[in-house]
Amino acid sequence: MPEAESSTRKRIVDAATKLFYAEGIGRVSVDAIAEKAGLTKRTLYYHFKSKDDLIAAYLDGRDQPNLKQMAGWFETAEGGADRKVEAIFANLARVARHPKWKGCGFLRTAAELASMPGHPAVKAGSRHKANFEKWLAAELSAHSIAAPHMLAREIMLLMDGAFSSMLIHHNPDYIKAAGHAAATLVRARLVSATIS
Amino acid sequence: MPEAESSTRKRIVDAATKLFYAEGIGRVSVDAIAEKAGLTKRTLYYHFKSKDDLIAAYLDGRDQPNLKQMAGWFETAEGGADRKVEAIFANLARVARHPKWKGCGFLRTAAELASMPGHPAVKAGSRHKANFEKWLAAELSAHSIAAPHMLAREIMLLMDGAFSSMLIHHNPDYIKAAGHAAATLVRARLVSATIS
DNA sequence: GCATGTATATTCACTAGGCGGTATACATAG
DNA sequence: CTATGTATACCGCCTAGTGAATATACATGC
Repeated sequence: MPEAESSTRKRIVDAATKLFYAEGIGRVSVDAIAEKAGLTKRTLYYHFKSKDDLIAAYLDGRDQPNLKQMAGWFETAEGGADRKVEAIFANLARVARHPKWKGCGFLRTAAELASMPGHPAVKAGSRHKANFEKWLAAELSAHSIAAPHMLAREIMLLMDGAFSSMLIHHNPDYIKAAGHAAATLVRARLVSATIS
Repeated sequence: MPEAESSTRKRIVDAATKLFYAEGIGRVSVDAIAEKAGLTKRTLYYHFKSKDDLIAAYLDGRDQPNLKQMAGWFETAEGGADRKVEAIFANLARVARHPKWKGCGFLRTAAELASMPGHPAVKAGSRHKANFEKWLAAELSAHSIAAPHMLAREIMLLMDGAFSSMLIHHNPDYIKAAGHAAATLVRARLVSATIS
């Protein structure tokens, strides 16, 4: 019954997503995921060949939803590209206040798996960050901003720094500072575009 | 024998430092640390009341050495503050190529312990990052740069972003891009200082 | 229409080993 | 004789992963 995707498989990934993000991959047992999904561990191992596979599926499933959230914040914001970029950080600072917020799942997983650089979950994270950078560069380019790829990378660096600083200090001011710096960088490129 | 600090205790922390940084705190057992230190687990538990205590001791012990390394890179570099800041990133990009490099231990620990925000090791990381920010602001101030605290924070955000991006992409170009952006931000403040 | 075969999907019970932490004993030094 | 430090051996629990049986669905042969 290849009905789009086995609903059992989806239930497992959904349960894994909640637990892995909330607790970290090393602190969540396969038993706990099976229980949360309402089935036995043996069934889980019928759909995934190992825990590592499930970790990778968790991150692969977060790529598009995360990008869509960023894009939504960007598009909804009023004003020029600088205001739109700053809006992403402002929304990030808002949601990061929620007690369930635990940083960027991609970065946290890469940190946990630092001793396994070829792990499929780390690769999934690398792809996601590259997708974000690419999407942002395209948006900046559409707003007639100079050197959009370089600028997109700088903004992404500020954003990952904001994720990390928020996680270690638990203070949204760091995210706002990153947003302010990002907006300044955008305006600087706007100027040079106007000059040329 | 209170000889400065019990050499046994130091041996334990040294072993823990190597293993925690190389593998991540969740992947290292207390047994493994005891074996690496050349003693039994019971002796380890005589000196530390829990694994969590040992994790905190590991990060507390990295604060000053890490700061000294950054300061050394900054002071050794020739040129103005912009070149000195960029030199920190250039050195970071260099050491990050080494296969034993596994990112920033403070950030990785905060990522692993995201579900325990009050953990003493996370607090140790917060203190270290604050110390770095403070040191850098003082250096920038000594170089007659405007708004040194804000700038120091922006540079720290770029640095934490560089740590994270390097960990997920394994490509030092991200660290260099962060260094370039940081140097640009420094030069922008130099200009406004000259104007006023 | 009904038996049979086969692939998918699921459960219960289990293994072998690793985990953080501890009870107890023994050595050594002041 | 007491405090500090170290060792052997152990506990109860949790871990990722598995073997064997079972249930369901659906196609085929007759």
